[in-house]
Amino acid sequence: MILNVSTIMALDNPTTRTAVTTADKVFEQMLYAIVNGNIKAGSKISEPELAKNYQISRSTLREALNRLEKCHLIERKANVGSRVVECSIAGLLELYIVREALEGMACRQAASNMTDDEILEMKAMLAQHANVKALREGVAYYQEEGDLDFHYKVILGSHNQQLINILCGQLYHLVRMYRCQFGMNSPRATKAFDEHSRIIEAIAERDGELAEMLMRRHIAASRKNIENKIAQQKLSTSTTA
Amino acid sequence: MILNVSTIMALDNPTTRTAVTTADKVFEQMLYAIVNGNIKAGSKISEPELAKNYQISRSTLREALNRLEKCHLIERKANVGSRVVECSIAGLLELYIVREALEGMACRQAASNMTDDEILEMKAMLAQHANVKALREGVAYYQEEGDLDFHYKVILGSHNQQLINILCGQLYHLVRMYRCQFGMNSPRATKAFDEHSRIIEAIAERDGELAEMLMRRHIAASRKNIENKIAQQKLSTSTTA
DNA sequence: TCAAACATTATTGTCGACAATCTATATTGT
DNA sequence: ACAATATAGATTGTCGACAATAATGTTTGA
Repeated sequence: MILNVSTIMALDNPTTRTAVTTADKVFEQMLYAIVNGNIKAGSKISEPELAKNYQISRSTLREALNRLEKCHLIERKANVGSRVVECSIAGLLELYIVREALEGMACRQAASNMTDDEILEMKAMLAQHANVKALREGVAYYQEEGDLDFHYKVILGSHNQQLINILCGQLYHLVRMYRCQFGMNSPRATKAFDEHSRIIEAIAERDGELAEMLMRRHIAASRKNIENKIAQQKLSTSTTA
Repeated sequence: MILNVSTIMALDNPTTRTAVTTADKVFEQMLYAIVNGNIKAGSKISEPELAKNYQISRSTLREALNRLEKCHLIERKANVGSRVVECSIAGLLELYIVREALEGMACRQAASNMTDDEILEMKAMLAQHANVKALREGVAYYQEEGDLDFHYKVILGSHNQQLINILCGQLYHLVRMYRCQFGMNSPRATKAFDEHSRIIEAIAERDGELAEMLMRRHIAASRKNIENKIAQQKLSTSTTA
């Protein structure tokens, strides 16, 4: 399996220390497998079977399952077992609502708390994205990577440990899972780039109120884009049927 | 130990099923102990010692510790051990920032998604708080309970499972811990009551935008109140010293 | 006397086995 | 034939012991 930039980035952040224990390694492997759909969404998890597959004890596997549960990637019921979470449209929209609130606030905090160096770094990153974009116009792949990179930097820039933990430590794995499951290749690539630019501008000008508003609109636009897509799909299927 | 309304409420919500397994029970006991300060903040957790105290195996204890970690009440380092989280002023303010974002959004969603029955229920609850308030003017205790009740109802009213999980399942235990540790007996009791009334009004009128704004101001006011207190304390200590 | 390397101790991570609980099939009675 | 019960199977929760890692104290050398 080839690990692209985003998957590596998602793990190589301050909230995630490098895996030292075997439970950590198994956790990461299962994380990839679930996010990429190798372990299907909604499927039941058999502890004895998986323990055999990874050649570890059930105790160690359960330790890994506990971490997956912390990321909201699996759900456990007492005396029944674990299931991989389902990826429903409703769940996706709920996730966008949470992101709009949290990342909006993170953006406001970033405008206050980011160092000048961090802001310069973000500007450099954006310029690099612009180059990549010019090279591969229309190919959304790199833009997607860039999108995740961008959001990550903003969140870290908030310097709010609670925000960082919730967003980077837990929710973003779910976000990536949804992106893979629904195969979203951002048709908003060019628009998103412009929106990113304006957000960084607001942060650079230390205008927290504006920065929050722009970030919320940025995420809300993505959500509405999805809602429209869904509405169109429903429309087309109902007319063809 | 007497369990007051808020502690019971905090556990008896849709996100927390009744404890069936022994690990669940130990988790709840430790939860109370940490929140109430019986297990001191910042203290190291000895697995063998605690296992002996609760008369359970280390495996079971570790299961309980995993749940505590999910609530951000303890922190684990590989091959080192677990520590109860420290309650710093900075951490408290960070928590308020997160709450402002999430509960604000929950309030907006509640304005859209609450049923008419739920709204009536909230109004009834508020009326009851008004009675209690009249009976015990100046005694902040019941108002505090009412405050938690109120916020809980709003969050559940959002009908957003992600929001409910994060706020009710994880963050609120931390909130309660901070309240106990810093002994906050809400000097804003009467003000808070009026703010609650206006928020419910906005929800009843299905005005999500206003509801979010009011909730954010409500929480931000609490935060600033604390910031002022801290500032005064610093001032007084610096002048007396 | 101090610093560094070593040895010892204690704690955490991992393992395999047993007990308690749930699920599914088969049986029995109406 | 259908429903309810009972039984068999599998799965999860819990336990105690061992291995690996970190922290402590001791010894040795300069």
